[in-house]
Order: sequence, then structure tokens, then C-alpha cells
Amino acid sequence: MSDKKPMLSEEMCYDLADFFKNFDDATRIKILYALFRREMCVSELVKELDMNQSAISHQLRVLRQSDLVKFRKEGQTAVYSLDDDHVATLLEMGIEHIRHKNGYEEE
Amino acid sequence: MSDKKPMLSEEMCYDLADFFKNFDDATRIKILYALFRREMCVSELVKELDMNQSAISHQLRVLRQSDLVKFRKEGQTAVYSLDDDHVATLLEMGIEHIRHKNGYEEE
DNA sequence: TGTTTATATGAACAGATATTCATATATTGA
DNA sequence: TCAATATATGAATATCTGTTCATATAAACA
Repeated sequence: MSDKKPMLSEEMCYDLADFFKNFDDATRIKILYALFRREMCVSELVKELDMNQSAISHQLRVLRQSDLVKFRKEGQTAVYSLDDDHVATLLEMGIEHIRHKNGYEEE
Repeated sequence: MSDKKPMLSEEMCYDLADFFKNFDDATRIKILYALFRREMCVSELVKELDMNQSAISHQLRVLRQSDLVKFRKEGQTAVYSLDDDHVATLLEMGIEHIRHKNGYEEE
């Protein structure tokens, strides 16, 4: 046991959990995947997800605080985009996992 | 937009969120990482994580129901191990992400 | 300046969830 | 059979979290 990888530090465990929390909600998944397809402003996300503007803004704040998305102001609109290379990879790993588990390799 | 990847289905978004929920809690991260190092029975996990046996068992049930861990009975003990190839990869991606973000590439 | 549009945000509320406590089940050994 | 050990699980509780509502801010434009 002593010659193996050491256990994770308490701090790392909490940081990891916080990181993965970004992906544990369907709304945030939708936002992240939408931004993976292309950058979008808030009102476009509101239409795409057919949800309350406030709900979208609140979730964008969560994702911003984790540095998963960034945005730039263009006049009165805020254009959001992904700010982390790992996001797309993680989403695709998850998708592959689900497809594999549910047994529909193809499509 | 029409020639790009289509948006994810509602069901896929919820399945993805449910999958990532397994990693959104520090206790489950600890359990998963401990089992990544080696298989362990419940009482070993209780000692390793220094937590209530009931709490561990409840979390093991969550992970079992998502097919992330499996177990075999050996007498009165239940030996748990990882049951999904993606788990270790995901954890390592998360760890790399944190290290990268916090700026300590090395070590 | 006043109005409209886009976005952000605090407060409140409802629903989800992690832990604890008590207890059940089942295996081992005396 | 009785006691001890290992694990599982239902109920209760406290905390966390996502959404909504109301409202604030700020840019654009008449």
C-alpha cells in the first residue's frame, strides 16, 4: 500500500466535487453543450433552452465562477463561450459512457 | 447551424447530469479514489475515510445503482471495487484540471 | 430625458440530498 | 442457540440548490 498512489488530500476531494458539480444539473449540461456548438448570448440561450432568463443567468454565473465559461460584452448583449478545454472532452466522455451503458453503440 | 452537431436530447441531458452527480460529492470522490487504488470492504472504507459506517453504505448504494462500483460477498464482508473503466479516467481528468487551474503543474 | 431591451442579482421557496440514529439482516464462532 | 461482527436500510433532520419573482443596472434609441 505504501508504494501505491497516495490517497487524495481533503482539499483536492472538495475541489474535485466542486468541479464536477458543474455537470450535475441538466440545465447546466444544456448550456455547456449549446456553447460547445457555438458561442451564444443570454437571450439566445433562453430561446434554445426555452427557460426563464433569470434561471439561465443564475446558472451562467455558477459556470463563470468555475471558469468554465467566459463572456464579452457587445453593447447590451453578453456573448458567452466555453473557457475550458476539458469541458467538451468531459461531456463527450459522459455521452460515450451513457451510450455504451444503454447499449446503443451506433448512431 | 443545421450542418453542426445537433443539440442533445432532453433524456441525454438528464442521464448525463445523473452520471456526473456521482462525482459531485467529496465522500463519493474519496470512495471512488480509494477503490481506484485497490478493492476494499466497507469497514476498510470506514477506517480510510474516518466516517460513519451508515454514511459509507448509503453512498455505496448510490454508486452501485449507477453501476460505478460492484461488490462480492466474502463471508460477512462485502468487497467493493470499481465497475467502470471511465471512472479512473474521469477522476484523473478532474485532478489534472484542478492542478492546471491552480497552477501547480509539477509534483 | 424617457423608454425599451438585455442582463444580473437578491430574496423566498420548494425540492433534493448527505448524514445520523436506530434497527434489521446475515454470517461466524463459542 | 446466543453473542459478536459486518453490512444494509428506513426515517428524521439539516443543509444545499435550482427556479421564480421582483427589481436593479446599463446600453440603445426615440
